Amino acid sequence: MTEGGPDPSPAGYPGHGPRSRRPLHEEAADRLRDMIVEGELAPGERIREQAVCDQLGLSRTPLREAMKVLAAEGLVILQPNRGAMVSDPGPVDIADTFKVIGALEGLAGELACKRVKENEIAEIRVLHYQMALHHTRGELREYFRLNQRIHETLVELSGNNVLIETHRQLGGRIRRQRFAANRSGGRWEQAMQEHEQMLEALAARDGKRLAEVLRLHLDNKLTAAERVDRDAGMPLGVLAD
Amino acid sequence: MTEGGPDPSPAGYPGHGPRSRRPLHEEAADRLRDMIVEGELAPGERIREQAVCDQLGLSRTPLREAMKVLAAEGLVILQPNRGAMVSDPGPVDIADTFKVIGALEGLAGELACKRVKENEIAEIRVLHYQMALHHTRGELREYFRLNQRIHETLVELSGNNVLIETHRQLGGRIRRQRFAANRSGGRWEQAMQEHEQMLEALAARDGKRLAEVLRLHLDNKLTAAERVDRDAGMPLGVLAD
DNA sequence: CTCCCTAAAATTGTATGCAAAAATTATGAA
DNA sequence: TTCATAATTTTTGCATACAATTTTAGGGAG
Repeated sequence: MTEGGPDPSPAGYPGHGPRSRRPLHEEAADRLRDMIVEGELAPGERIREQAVCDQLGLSRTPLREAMKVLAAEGLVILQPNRGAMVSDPGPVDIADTFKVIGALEGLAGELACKRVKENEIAEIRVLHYQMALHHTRGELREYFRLNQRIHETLVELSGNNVLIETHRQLGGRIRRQRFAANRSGGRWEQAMQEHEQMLEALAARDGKRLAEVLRLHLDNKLTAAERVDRDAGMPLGVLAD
Repeated sequence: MTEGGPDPSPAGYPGHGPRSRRPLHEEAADRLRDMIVEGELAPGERIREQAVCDQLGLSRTPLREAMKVLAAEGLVILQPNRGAMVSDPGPVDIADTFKVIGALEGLAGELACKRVKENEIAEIRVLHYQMALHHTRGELREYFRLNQRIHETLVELSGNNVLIETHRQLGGRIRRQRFAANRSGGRWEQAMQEHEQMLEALAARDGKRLAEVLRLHLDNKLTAAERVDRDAGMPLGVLAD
């Protein structure tokens, strides 16, 4: 076992050469998540094991194991004897997911206010103003990235690992819609205001208020997305946070 | 492929005989869940694949796939090159889980009140009075079973599948503690009162109130368990709902 | 007795093979 | 041309084999 040797190919290596410490099924799961989120594997699409194995350069066993992981996360649906299919959540599933994420972020807001430190509030503030700067410049993609980061950081501030993990997984289910359509639904101004309110509540360590704003914020995001869907016949996925 | 023939052994069959429609990895995952919940596989215990395969009568491949499912649910922890270990949540993990379940049940309560029908309220009422009867008789095990059923039914009444699924998975993480210690922590009377309040709020379709009671109920359950833990040096798991 | 080292045994991660099921293509009849 | 059926190909689920890693057991030294 060569300890210091460079790993020539982390995700795929010929025969039985040196292996990285991380199991292949985890690598495969990560790769597949990316492929799903970035649309390389489309909603409803059948995932053909051998094709993906060829692409990723690994055998079917770790890939099948990775599929079980992704199925547990709700990103793929396993159909016995037919293989896996990229899940294609309809409006109801997406709405359900938003509702649950709203409740989780509400709880995160409460817990965060009980334990947040000044430097952590400052960190959120920096993210917030970076996001606002992108807003003034009309840079939606960067705005969006910072926006996501703020939500994630708020949940992390809860200090509740089960909450962080659950939020991460559920977030993964709707990440595809967010990524695929970086387009404003006409809600950008309202979202900015809501984020202002979030920052104020956090700075004041007003847990109840922050929870309320977060839940409302998620509800409004869903409502706006549903409206865009209805008005434009577009798939529910055009979101502005 | 014999269509009508009886399946001689659903979970295990010799060679490549007829097979049931349900994949083996799912059967294996169910069996393992039971083994973990019922203590046959103890917290912290290493799960030796071949031993379990011998016991369940199947090969390692579906078992490994089942392990990935259980790891995603948090019931086992995968350690590269060392295999899987039954997860052993400490007091912090358990508390975190209760917190999140409380938020989920709170949301379920709100959603349920928006859509519940009279016959569904009647169903909960039946469960409630059955539970109360067991309470008067001091039959903790039966009381406990009905109690769980009420919580599950309330979440189902939300009509939110993501919520139902998330609640089910998180519930599975602490089910072991509940099952392992059917013992009152001195909270039985209080729990009964809280359940009365739940039923009243549901019957009145007072979503806010029901959410409040449910969250408080989960908090009180956790607090009581923590107190028992501290007072008696017992593991956090002695719960009365 | 304890600790360390070595060898053997056990276990794990992955690749491959095989049977069954599903999907696709080809053929024949109306 | 369309439709149904048969044949062929592809894909999936699972078992098994093999290499790598970890664990266990035994012996020797202090």
